[in-house]
Amino acid sequence: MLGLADCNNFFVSCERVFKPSLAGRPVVVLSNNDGCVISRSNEAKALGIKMGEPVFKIMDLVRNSDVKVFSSNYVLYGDMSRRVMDSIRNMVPAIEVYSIDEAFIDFSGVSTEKLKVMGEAISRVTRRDTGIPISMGISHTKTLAKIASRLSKKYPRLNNSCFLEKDSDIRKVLSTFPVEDVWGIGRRYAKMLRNNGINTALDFCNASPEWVKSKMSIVGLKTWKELHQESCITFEDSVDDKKQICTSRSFSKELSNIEDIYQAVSYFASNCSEKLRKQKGVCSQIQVFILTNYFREDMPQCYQSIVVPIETATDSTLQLVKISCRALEQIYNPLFSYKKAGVIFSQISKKEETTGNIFCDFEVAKHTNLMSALDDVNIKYGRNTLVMAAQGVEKIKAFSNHLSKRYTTSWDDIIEVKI
DNA sequence: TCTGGGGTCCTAGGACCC
DNA sequence: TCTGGGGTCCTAGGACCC
Repeated sequence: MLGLADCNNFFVSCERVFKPSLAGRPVVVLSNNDGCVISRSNEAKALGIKMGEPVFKIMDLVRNSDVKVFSSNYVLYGDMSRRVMDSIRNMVPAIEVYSIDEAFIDFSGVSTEKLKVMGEAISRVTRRDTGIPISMGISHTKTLAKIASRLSKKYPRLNNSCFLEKDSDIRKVLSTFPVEDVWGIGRRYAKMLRNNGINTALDFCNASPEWVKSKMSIVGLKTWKELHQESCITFEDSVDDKKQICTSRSFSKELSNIEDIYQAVSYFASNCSEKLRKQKGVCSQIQVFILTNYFREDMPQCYQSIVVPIETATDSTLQLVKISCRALEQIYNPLFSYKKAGVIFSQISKKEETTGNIFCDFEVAKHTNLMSALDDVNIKYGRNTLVMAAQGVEKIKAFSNHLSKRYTTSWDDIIEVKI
């Protein structure tokens, strides 16, 4: 059997841990630049606030209903996530961290009787240890475990854990479960399915596998099999290295001066390089893209992107920033104002498995030493303590007007401990 | 005024190979 | 009338996830 532990309203729950007075009140967390709502408490959901809704559209509601608003604080959420995962890991045979707020659990070898108790225990202990409420779902496959965890969120009498095992129970649950809520069925397929008279997960199960494959490819067929209790999405207890690494941001205002965009692109490339070195990789292809604000109908629009191969695969920030900036020059057009840009590294391989290039025009060892010094400093003294000059001193600041403290990782605390 | 960011997998079609 | 056949690799686009 497989389990899914899913944190309830995760970002909001993290904020509440450090401000218990927010319990029972409507709370939302916003995306970068304080743009959209990306996490909502149950009270905020009850007010009709939608996922992804731009905050300026609900300002009246926020004021009238006294909704508490937070900017996103990823340092805090990342650290809380690690604590939640550690807590779960202590209680079970193996976990697969699937996202910042979800983990699959491998329960092979655990008896049915024990499972029922364990689900509730995991939820209770994690809450006690971290303050974060989680919903457990346990069933035969990942897709069914997802559905089970949904149910435990919906029905309080389940005590935060739903164990879905018997055929008859599964059929009953699927018969009322909306097809668009099934893991793996997104908006497009849901629409197609509904147009074909398939409204519930059970309707989908009753469709023929040939039809499902012809309409939704092998991916859709896997979902179909998973609902039929045939496990197709395997449990992975180790994290694969990333095949591409991306950093992109919207700017808080439109930028038309290339100097400003250089700084942003340098920062993106530098950030990607750091992630690349963390997985001990080198990359040999960079993509840079810039785009205008597509909400501004009064302005000319463009999306420009360029892919640049790199002769000698590298992990050096110096090199990668330089190449990214040269790429930017090729797509930048002074006639446009840009709202967003990004850098994507791809063709990633393991550094130790990569052969050198005798025509290489820079000294690899020197760069490697420099980069490890750079990483050491930034690990020890905090991210972005040491940066490339190209990133600029004046960072292009994002709006972040409702930011909570870095309760669990703050620099001041670390200094105090050190002293 | 204001609209997120970072990934994965699959398929179809074109280039190229022998 | 009639135009080889079987592969691989790459890319763009489309779907999905959180």
